[in-house]
Amino acid sequence: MKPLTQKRIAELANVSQPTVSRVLGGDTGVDPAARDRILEIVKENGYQPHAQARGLRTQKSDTIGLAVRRTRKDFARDPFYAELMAAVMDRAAAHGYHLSVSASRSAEGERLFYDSLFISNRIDGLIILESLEHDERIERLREHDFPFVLIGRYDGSRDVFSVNNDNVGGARLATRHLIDSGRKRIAYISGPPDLTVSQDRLTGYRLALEDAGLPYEASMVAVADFGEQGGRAAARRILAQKPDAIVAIDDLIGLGALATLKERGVRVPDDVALVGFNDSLFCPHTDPPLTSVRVNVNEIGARAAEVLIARIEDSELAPMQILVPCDLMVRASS
Amino acid sequence: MKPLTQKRIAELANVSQPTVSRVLGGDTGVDPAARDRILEIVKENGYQPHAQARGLRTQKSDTIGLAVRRTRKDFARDPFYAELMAAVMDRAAAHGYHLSVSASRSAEGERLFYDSLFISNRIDGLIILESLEHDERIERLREHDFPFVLIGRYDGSRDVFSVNNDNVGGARLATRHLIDSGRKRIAYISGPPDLTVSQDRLTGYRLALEDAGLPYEASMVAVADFGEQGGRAAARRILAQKPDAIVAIDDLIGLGALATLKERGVRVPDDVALVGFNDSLFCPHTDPPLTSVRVNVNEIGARAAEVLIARIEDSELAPMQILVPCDLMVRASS
DNA sequence: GGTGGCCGTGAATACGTATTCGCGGCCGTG
DNA sequence: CACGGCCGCGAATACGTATTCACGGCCACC
Repeated sequence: MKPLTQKRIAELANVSQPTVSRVLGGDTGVDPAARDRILEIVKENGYQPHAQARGLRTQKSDTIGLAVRRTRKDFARDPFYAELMAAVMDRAAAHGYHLSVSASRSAEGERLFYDSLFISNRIDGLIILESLEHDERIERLREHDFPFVLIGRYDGSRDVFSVNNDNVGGARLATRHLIDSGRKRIAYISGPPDLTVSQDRLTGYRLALEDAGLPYEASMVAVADFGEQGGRAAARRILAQKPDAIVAIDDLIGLGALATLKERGVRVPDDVALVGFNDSLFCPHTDPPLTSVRVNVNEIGARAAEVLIARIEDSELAPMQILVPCDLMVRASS
Repeated sequence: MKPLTQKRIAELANVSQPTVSRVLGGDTGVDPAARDRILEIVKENGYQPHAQARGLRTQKSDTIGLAVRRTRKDFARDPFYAELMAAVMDRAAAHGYHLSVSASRSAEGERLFYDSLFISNRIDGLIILESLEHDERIERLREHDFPFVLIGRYDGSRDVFSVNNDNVGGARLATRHLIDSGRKRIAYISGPPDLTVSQDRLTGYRLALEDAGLPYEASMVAVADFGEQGGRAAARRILAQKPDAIVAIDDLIGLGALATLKERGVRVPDDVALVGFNDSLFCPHTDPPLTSVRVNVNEIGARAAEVLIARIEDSELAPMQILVPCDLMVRASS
């Protein structure tokens, strides 16, 4: 059983192949009788255009790519990727695009991702997760004027499409929430200061203090290594400043802080309120449940897909940098 | 900057386009001098074949599809999908295939999945997750002799490729483990009896008893609704039989049983040992940590990809039904 | 030295679609 | 009635690759 082609339909309907193409393309200016015959045949036999033939002609693939620069193991472990992918898939489908994914950190995988997708017309555009800071491949994408969107890259260059979590706003939101509930001495546990995430969230903390007319004191900021142990150590140091609230840059760090507070007999939230960041899975199950800033992964993915497709369909579209606001998940710890 | 084509290379190397194609295709029988010139140009300018043009000619896409019949929300929530996808991606990449994914439960999405992927030569084969019992679309795939593999479908038809978790073996493994550690009165909490999963796991339980020469008693089996509440209720009933161990068909049900045991002052594992199924994320964090049967998601995905590709590349390959064995994650509850 | 065979190569073609071009017929107008 | 313009449609072509076919040249063998 060979697939039904326009040529075959044309024979059946006693017209030429271009006429079939015109009817299927919604072109006007075709004899209604012929049009009906064609549509009838199509309906009867279920014609599907040959995607590759069409793509060859139109130089499109109606497919977007999602490239994750991660081990496939990381990919499987972190729910972030699944949620993001689901969102991208959703918006892509809504616009009639397919989704092709590729995760790899190996050199070979990278080559495959780049060569095989980019030039070969397999995809019309690409969403790139967690690219490196100075990435030669991205430079080449730009040189070739190939549509792409970066997610999770913080260098803030203005001539590239990007979608990012609003870390400044998130930390600001958390801090304001504490201020609004009457806290006065709000401490902050930061992460490694060379990371843009750390800097942005710290900025958000400062801005929230400014908003409320509260003083920013460097002594109220502790720097922690990532992980629970880092949180414990930082909390021990910051407790000397007698805070009545703590914002942690990350839930795991917050978890460590929580443990230390409990050890010291500090009541949460009565004596010290605590807020984390990322709304990790364990947050509802800590004791007390940890208030946390939720990254809007779904919207990040959706926006990335939307803007990528917009760029594909309008090559003149100017690059935009999109920030997606966070939500605050208020729980018992604050 | 127009893309480099074989035609262009041919001009640069003073040969004809077919010769370029021969060199790139690894064909022997080309003048070494010409071959070298061509390879030099390719190396210099980075030629990439136009995937659609090649596909049009070869009737291949070097892409496999993964179709999940789930809401995209479910998709994002359940780590199963991400892990499976990672495995499929890995094996696909190893064989030079790309991966195109599509998740949807809506009618429109289904149509897209089917029409747009299947006939249109966008993919060479398809992995289908959790198809319906009698699925017209799958019938059509079969009629058209289109390569596909089912995951998570238990009707056991012998003329279709399928990869499944070995539920019989998993339950047998869990039960044998309890027997080996000296338990004599082993109870079983089952799920809805119309599900094949329930039937298979119950079979595994019975087989393990037989293996050990222990009697199977219907009174030692309780049927539970899924979920923690179901587990609690079933555990209350089964405790009347004075078991010294319980196999639960599912971790959530096991979690419910655990709660009930603790309420009743039954010590776990001293008085009653407990084993769950699925190795859910929370298993290491229950009190005591719950021993559980781990479904080998990674291998299920890998096997599915491998067998699909084998089928794509050998249309004569006879359908196979693959069962992937489970692992037992022994923790303190047993 | 003539003929048969082999080897390297270019010309031609096919894959299925979308689009350009031009032709023939019809209608309307002067 | 003649002519110009428009409309519907088929012929031709392009997209880039892989493959078939046939041809010319060379060598070997009789």
